[in-house]
Amino acid sequence: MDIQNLIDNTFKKYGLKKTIFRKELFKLFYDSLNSLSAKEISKQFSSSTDKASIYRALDSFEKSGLIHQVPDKNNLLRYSLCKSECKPNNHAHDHAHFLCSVCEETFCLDDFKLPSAKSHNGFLINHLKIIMEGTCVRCKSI
Amino acid sequence: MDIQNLIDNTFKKYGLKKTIFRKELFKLFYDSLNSLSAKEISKQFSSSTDKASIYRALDSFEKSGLIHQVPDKNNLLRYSLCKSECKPNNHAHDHAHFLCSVCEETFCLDDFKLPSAKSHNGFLINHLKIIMEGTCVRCKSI
DNA sequence: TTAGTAACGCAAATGAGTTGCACTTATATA
DNA sequence: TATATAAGTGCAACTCATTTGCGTTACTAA
Ligand SMILES: [Mn+2]
Ligand SMILES: [Mn+2]
Ligand SMILES: [Zn+2]
Ligand SMILES: [Zn+2]
Repeated sequence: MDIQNLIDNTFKKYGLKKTIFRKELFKLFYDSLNSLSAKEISKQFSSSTDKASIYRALDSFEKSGLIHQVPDKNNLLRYSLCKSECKPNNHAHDHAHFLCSVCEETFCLDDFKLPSAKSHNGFLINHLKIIMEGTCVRCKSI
Repeated sequence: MDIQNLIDNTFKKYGLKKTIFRKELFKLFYDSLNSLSAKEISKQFSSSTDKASIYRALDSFEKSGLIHQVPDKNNLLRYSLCKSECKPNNHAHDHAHFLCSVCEETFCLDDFKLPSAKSHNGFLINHLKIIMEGTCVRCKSI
């Protein structure tokens, strides 16, 4: 599915209007190898673009299954594009996330297998997250 | 090592003064099965205890290896007592954390084994965290 | 006992994220 | 193509966790 179809299909499906800002925002994620925070997004738009609009757009994108929250060094809200297996209101992520301590970026490691335990010592596990910290490929080879 | 020795040794080692508040705060963690946030701590003390003091105490306790940060549902700062394997400025945690979606508390699962991968697809892994979400033992049996 | 400094209390600041509201614009359909 | 509806926008004000500055207090070590 190419970017235009993805926007058309999903935006229509969820009653999201294809505004200039939201289309640009989606492209930002689409073209970005790593994740984005509200502040980083803000820098990519003119100063008249309000942070409230950014936060609201991120929120609806997430609910629509276009982007998913990823961990951030400083506990900020941070998002990455979802792969096709993600359904709206039902993100089907089973990948680990990697925080690079050099460039401070967050990467989705789409093929890192998560443990599949369903319970442990009486604790019932619904969902499991793995967050790794270290040096990313790019920074390693610099 | 009992609580008095632990306080004496560690506080002395790091030039931490044994003030009434800090001794009480440490006991709070010592007696607590689960984790504590600044707000929860605040409720346990008289209103004259300032939140700045709480945050500063938590910070030095963490630096001294007495407590460690644990994940929180709402991205708040939240801490748990460290077990003896923890060194100051060098927390040696190798356990998973569990967030109960019923009681919203965070638990340390000290014996949940973490994957030991040192690298993945060229990413060098220094440290790995596992955060699980579900229903805790206590809430399950209610 | 006393000097030195960690810790304290209070108040003000910071900064991410949220909310209310009036205005604008995309979309659907007549 | 005109119009109605509802989603999205911009702005300002707000919330709330955490931080910081500063003058005072109280441990600790000598
Ligand atoms: Mn991801
Ligand atoms: Mn723990
Ligand atoms: Zn990097
Ligand atoms: Zn529970």
